[in-house]
Amino acid sequence: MKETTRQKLIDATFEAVFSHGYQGAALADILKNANVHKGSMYHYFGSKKEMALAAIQERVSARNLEKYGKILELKSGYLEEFIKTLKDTEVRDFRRGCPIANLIQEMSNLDEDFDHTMKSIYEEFRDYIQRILQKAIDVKEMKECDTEKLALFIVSTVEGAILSAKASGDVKDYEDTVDILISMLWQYKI
Amino acid sequence: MKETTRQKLIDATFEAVFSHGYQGAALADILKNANVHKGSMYHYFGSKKEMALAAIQERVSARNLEKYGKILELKSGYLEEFIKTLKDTEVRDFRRGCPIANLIQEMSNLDEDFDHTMKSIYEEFRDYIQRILQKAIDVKEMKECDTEKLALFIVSTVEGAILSAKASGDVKDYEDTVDILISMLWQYKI
DNA sequence: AGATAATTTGACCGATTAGTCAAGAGTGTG
DNA sequence: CACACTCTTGACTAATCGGTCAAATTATCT
Repeated sequence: MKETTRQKLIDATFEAVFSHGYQGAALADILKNANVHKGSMYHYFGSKKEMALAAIQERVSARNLEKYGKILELKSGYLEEFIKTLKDTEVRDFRRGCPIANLIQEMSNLDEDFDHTMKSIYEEFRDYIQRILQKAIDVKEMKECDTEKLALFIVSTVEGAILSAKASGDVKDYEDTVDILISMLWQYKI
Repeated sequence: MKETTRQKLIDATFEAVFSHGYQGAALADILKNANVHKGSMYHYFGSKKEMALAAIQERVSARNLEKYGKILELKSGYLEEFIKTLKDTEVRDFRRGCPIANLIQEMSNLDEDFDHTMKSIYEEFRDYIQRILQKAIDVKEMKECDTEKLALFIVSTVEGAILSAKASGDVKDYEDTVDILISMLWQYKI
């Protein structure tokens, strides 16, 4: 039962921050949703910020591992599998956008701790993709290329695609953007 | 002198919202920076929201017109000139990111008025680029293509590139991303 | 069981939030 | 000069913010 309270807080915090941003996420609201009292929360976390950073860190890392870690464990078909995840719109919430991008936009220029945390998360994301590309090259499924720059380009475009879909309210904008990106990636296919 | 107070408010509001987000922008702070008293502000605007929307609307439209409107007035060299603006990192503030993207991320899923306003601004941005591409095609500087989708792709990638640079704190990430985008655009060059 | 530690409860705090309002100053017109 | 209108001043409000804390409860260990 010890982990339950903390986990309820982590989950409620992630949801609130994802929906309203860090500054817009009210502590009272998080506590109400988590069904945890204020003093209890301050037993587990030193501050709202500390809790929010933990929530983002833990939730995103878990998801990245689940999503991209699995691809890295494959023996072949890296590129196809990666492209499949790009096309998968089911797991995304285009109304709220990307939790990482949202927080970078909101907090990176305001708070050093957020800046540092989000930087490392964004790097992790980029690194996963670079390693997938390198694997594809290693097994001769893909032409040699500058994987670092290509990974950066992919991350940028995907984040931009999510933004476009959020702006227009139309998932098709994500799909159209990603389709062009994919057709570009196909040129590297062997 | 009548316009001065309003304009001081618009400018201070834009700066504050660009720096701290809409929710994070304190009215007291804006008023202090604009050197305007609270009651005076409520003479010009009905609310903080109304003022913020006006600030974004007016400032961004003015900038878009200055930046892309000029290109549309050219007789030739549309693509080259557009690519030149993509490469121009001087006018951008990578620490704060893109004011439009920031507000979309923060507010589109929270407030209908913001959603509506930001949607129309984002569309305006996209439309400028599409018209530039179409001009380039009209004067045979560029191959025929789906300008609507290409414009979407460009906007997405550029916004993503700005985000990447903000995340890493390194302008080079913007440059590298845009370089790949440009090399892609060059394939359309005649 | 009894002592000790971990956890929960909820009232309370000062600071800050956007917004209100009545009174006064400034300006232009008859 | 006087009336009317626009604009400015700054004190005030009610609500909400994140954070504190001491007492009560529950769990753990000897």
